[in-house]
Amino acid sequence: MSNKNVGIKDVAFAAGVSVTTVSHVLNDVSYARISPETRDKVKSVAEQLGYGPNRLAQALRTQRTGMLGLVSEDIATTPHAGRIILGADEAARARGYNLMIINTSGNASPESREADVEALLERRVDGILYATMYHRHIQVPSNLGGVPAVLVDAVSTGGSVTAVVPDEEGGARAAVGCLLAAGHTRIGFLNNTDDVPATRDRLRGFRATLTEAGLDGGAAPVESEPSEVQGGYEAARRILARPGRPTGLFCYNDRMAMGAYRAAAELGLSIPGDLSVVGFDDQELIAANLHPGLTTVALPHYEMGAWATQNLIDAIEGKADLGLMALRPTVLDCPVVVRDSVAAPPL
Amino acid sequence: MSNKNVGIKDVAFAAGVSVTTVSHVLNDVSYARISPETRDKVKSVAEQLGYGPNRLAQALRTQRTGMLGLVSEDIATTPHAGRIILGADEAARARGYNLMIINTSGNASPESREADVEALLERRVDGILYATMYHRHIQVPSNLGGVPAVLVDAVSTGGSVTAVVPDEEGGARAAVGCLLAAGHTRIGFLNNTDDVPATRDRLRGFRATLTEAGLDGGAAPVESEPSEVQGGYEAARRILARPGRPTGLFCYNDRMAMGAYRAAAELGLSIPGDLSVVGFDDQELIAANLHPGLTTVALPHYEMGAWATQNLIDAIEGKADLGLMALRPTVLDCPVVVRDSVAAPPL
DNA sequence: CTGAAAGCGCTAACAA
DNA sequence: TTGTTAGCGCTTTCAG
Repeated sequence: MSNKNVGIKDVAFAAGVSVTTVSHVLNDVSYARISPETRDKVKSVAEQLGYGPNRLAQALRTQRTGMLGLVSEDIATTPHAGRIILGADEAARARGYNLMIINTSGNASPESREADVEALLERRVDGILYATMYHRHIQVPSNLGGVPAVLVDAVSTGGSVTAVVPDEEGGARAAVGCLLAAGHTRIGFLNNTDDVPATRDRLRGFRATLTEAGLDGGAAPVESEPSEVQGGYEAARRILARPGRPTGLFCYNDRMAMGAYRAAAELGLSIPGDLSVVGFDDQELIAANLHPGLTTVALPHYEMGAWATQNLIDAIEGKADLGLMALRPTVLDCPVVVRDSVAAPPL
Repeated sequence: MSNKNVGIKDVAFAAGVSVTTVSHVLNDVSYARISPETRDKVKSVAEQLGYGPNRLAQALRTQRTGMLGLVSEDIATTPHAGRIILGADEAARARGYNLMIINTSGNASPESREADVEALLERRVDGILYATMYHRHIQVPSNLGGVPAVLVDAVSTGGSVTAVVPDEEGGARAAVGCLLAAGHTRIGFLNNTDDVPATRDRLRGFRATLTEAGLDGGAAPVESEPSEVQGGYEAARRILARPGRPTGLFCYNDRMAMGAYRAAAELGLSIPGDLSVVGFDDQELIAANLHPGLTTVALPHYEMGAWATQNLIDAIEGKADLGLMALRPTVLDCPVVVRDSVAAPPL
């Protein structure tokens, strides 16, 4: 247990050596030539006294805090933020860094965002992670350039900051591929109405995959609604009322899929017997708990947090050049999580 | 935008005054007598140069970092942690503090927990918040005593650390009260099987409320299963098969309630027409998205995070005595969130 | 009304 | 092989 009151000089005194010596042995300074006896002596004395370094003083002196700032949009409202934080925290601690977290609202003013970054800068964090709640384009705070920074789940409108985002199109391709593999040929898409990258990219992936499979992707049925349960329900009702009703449904997210489940139940369609459904997001609370379990596409939040952190630290330590990486966002895989909502189409 | 390269002495030089003067005006030191002109001069020069204080240096000198450590169990797995963090973050920033977050696993070893606290101590946080993922008793790390600390959603086995927890029994009372108010007299409880405070306290609240309403609380039907959807389903099947089938169900949590919904559907029982259901936890993803919306009891995670932070800061600033508060845990209200799953019992 | 100087705990030249 | 010392950027006592 580190005793806040004992410093390096107390150890030095107790061990009968100078502070330099103590500093050298405790930090394993390579060029220091110190006898093994002195080393042991110092170490044991430090241990006995319960010495713990004062990281503030170290940081002041070395100009390195070993702290990363994480500004995260809407930590509480989605479980996604938690996974980003977890990925970042684990990657950070693996390299000896810690995380300072600042929460910001998704609709905070530019000034307030700058103030958040400013707070981090005043504490001299070595780098900053800037995470958004869902994949989107953002105008980064102007003072973000003060230290190395990487965006998580967002790309900057200027395109000048290193960023890591999910492979939306790839995820959609995987989802549709799943349905195709099960033998479906009449596949519909329940899309979101928001103008965000996911909406466009998943649609593109949907159509392209069908076309590549020899189906008419351009003509495949798509219904759009707000990406909530209710929207999913309504879009599903519409799409299932079409002539040549789809036997497979790809949903923009798990909530819409949940709405599709209800629509199917009302229409007397069993899942997956009469209708196969694939979601997106892998919100476990929903996907794992629906009946039957929802096959869905996972967003790589943990991985994005970890990737961003590793590369941020590499940049801080001079092992990587963020400038180069900023050229285009890094895109991470969205793997399919197979549960029980996909089967062969009815005969 | 704060420029990392300009310090107090640059401001002093540019303004033609001493560093003392700069420090005094920038910190509004009460006893400093400085002419308004000098004040303005200093402020404008500081502004122009983009001066921002180096909080590390300040902290080293004042022995106050303005940082709070938050060690949180399983940040990612539940949305609950997010709400605690949010409550803590908002309370902290309102008082000029920031949060350092360390994630720990629910089943981490005592040593690893101590190491987490140690990391915070080395960074000289002014106080520590220790949050668990669900309400329980814990053995606090032995080095937690190094600074003021408060437990969130947990109480220490020794009972010596200030703690804030949800009012489990009160929440159960409110839930049952809700059912009683709708006219139900045959009310059942789907309980958890884990040996945790919530299991016992909710059961006690359940029975007591019935008894106080003139019903036989001791004989009221209770079925226990693991607190997941599947457990809820099974417990519901059993309880609904009993003679004198309950018309109202109080469920240990929202996931079990979700299982009860499925059981009801299978039995052809409509909610809330034939069966009223009340959950616990208010996991929005579930409660708000079930059909009909689930009336449930909210856990005060945000409030616990905020309460803990406010009192921690009070203690740090000498405005409160945590020792006194440690005598018994502070208990926060669990309010009912009314949705659409409760109605009068069938005739 | 303002300034000089000590010192928070540590690291790293440099000296011995 | 080890010690002396300057200084990281700031606050604060004490002296003008």
